[in-house]
Amino acid sequence: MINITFPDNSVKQFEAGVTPLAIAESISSRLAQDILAASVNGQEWDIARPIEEDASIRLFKWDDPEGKHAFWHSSAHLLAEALQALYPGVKFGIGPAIDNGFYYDIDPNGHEITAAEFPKIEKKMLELAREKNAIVRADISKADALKLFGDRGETYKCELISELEDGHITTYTQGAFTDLCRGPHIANTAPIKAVKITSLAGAYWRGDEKREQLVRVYGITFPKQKMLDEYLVMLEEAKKRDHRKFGKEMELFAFSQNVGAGLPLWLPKGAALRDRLEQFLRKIQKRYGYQQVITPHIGNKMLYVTSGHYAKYGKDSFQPIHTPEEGEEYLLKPMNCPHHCEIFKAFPRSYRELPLRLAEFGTVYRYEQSGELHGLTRVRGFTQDDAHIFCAPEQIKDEFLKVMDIIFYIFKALKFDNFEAQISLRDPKNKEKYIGSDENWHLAEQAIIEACQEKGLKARTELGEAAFYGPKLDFMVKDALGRRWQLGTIQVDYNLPERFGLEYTGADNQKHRPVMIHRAPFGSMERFVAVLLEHTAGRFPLWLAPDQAVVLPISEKYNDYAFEVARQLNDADVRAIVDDRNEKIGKKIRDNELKRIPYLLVVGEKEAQNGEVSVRKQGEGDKGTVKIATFAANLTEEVRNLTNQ
RNA sequence: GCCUAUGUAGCUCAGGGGUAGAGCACUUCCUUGGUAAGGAAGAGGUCGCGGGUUCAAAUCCCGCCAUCGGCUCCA
Repeated sequence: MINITFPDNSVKQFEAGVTPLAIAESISSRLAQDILAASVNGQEWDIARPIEEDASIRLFKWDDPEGKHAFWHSSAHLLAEALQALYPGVKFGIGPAIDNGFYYDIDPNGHEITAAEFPKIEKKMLELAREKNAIVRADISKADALKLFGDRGETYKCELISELEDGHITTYTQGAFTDLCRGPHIANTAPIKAVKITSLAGAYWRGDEKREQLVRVYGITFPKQKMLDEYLVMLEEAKKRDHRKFGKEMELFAFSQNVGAGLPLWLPKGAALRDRLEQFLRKIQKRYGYQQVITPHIGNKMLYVTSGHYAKYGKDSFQPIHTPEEGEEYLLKPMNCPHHCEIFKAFPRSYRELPLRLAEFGTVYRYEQSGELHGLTRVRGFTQDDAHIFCAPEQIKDEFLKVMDIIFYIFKALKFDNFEAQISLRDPKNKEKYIGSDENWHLAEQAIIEACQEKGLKARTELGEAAFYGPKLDFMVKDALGRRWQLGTIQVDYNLPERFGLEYTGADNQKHRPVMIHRAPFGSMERFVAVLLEHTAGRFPLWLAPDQAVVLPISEKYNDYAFEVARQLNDADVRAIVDDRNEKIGKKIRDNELKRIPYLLVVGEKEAQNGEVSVRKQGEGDKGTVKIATFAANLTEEVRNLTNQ
């Protein structure tokens, strides 16, 4: 007999060799039906795999991420089984579960697989699932594995096996399909009731662009058809929240082939929106002791040779601008830091000036690969809400904490309440990718980790995600659909002060090297606006909305009054427009509700006589009638409450 | 940069070797209205760009550009 410990610390005895499935059955047959995966002593475990010794156990159902993961991982195997049946000779790469489903990378080996084939593949998968084949785990020696997959011409699998340690290789088989796999899997294919192949994409073998490109088949499965239907509806909703759609509809930004790919054009309403965001940030930064600076859009090539950026990115960037002067070259600035370093160097600096915080809404240009461009979130010309803090090493943590305060303030004002933080450290196994000394890297990494601890910020730590010049702390915001976007960033840099030979005179009358902190709470104006649009589904908070109110005259007879209302509101700093189209009031309300204008002000005979407006709040309906000045005052108050919390 | 797909009116999209289509938006007229679509008429396109095949190309072929979804990258 062995002792099995449950998550509530209760202990039950079972025969050695008992499976998680049998344990679930001993609790209830319903639970046995629902469980998809298990963990045994913290290790992922198939529900049909025997447990031989005392263990603590957890059972996972669909609602647990581990349960979905096993379900989708098994679905990937089912997809492979279907592909093998439909397209004999295809070779398999890897096929993992992902956040929303699974994929399998395949070498089609001459077969043409297109989106038109999806229904055929789905049908085959369901057909195979209905065979209810058990998914069987087997331990296999390295030699046997190489032979098994070698005989089938599975060159990619053989490559994977050759890198594995003998004695730790397992396969999983269902029906006619055997895959090299660590598991865990669901017990059999029966629970897979609804299947959707979602897309095809090219993907490099092992993520290496120098190697073969395989076809990646994406799919998702569910235990119930209804869940798939709901998922597809959710996808449609996601499309409706696309910031590119809002950009057009709300006349915020546009792109032109004639200007160039990835070079956004900010339209009047978009530019005004951006300006409001800048003013908002300027105001907080002033409070935190920042000073605004302005630097040119280009800089001498030598500036970037000094910073090290030219050596690392020069080849793949916009190429230097030449002048009539022989050998003179300028670069479009890819970042603002070198310019700010030169501002630091413009005077001899004293420790009394530190921390020196230089802020700039700095427009930079980076030649992003053509395939990477995406709406406003990935562009080739963008404006960072940049600042560089020059400080003494002992001031780092304190400055770091202050920047975090600014970021939290912004997120709160914009109701980004479920953000995540990520500490990006360098990959200790790949040090040549980074510039700077070991000692400096260690100091900088410690400063970030300690600052997060002090703020009680739960941050995920990722090795190998650091910038080449220093570690960083990034903030990701999830939109309503759970997609993750990186916005704010704080980065410690010991490297540029070194390269630029920055120094200040300390209290000891000796020269000292300052430390630099790069930070951008929005990240960039472009990406921030994009994420804000998707986060709010185009319904900006009142203080940001391009038009805060629209006046709707009941008929053309009241157009004059409507324009008078708008004039008075604009005089009171309320952004108001008039819809004077010759349409019925119902039509005007519908159209302006769809334009997401926060307040609709209906005016007719009654209002015109009394100097009033009938207020209708977007999405909430009629709010009654008030004097024009009262409406303006209420709105101003509402804005104040939103931005000064 | 690589793989897949797409590009037709301001927007959403249909069509397809022989005179360019719809709905919404827009303009004008009728209507002058009270909280989510009143009616009629009109205007609007070198079918992404450049080559080729053809008596004839928006349609077929080739190249380029842009864009969707991925991969890789992301100072």
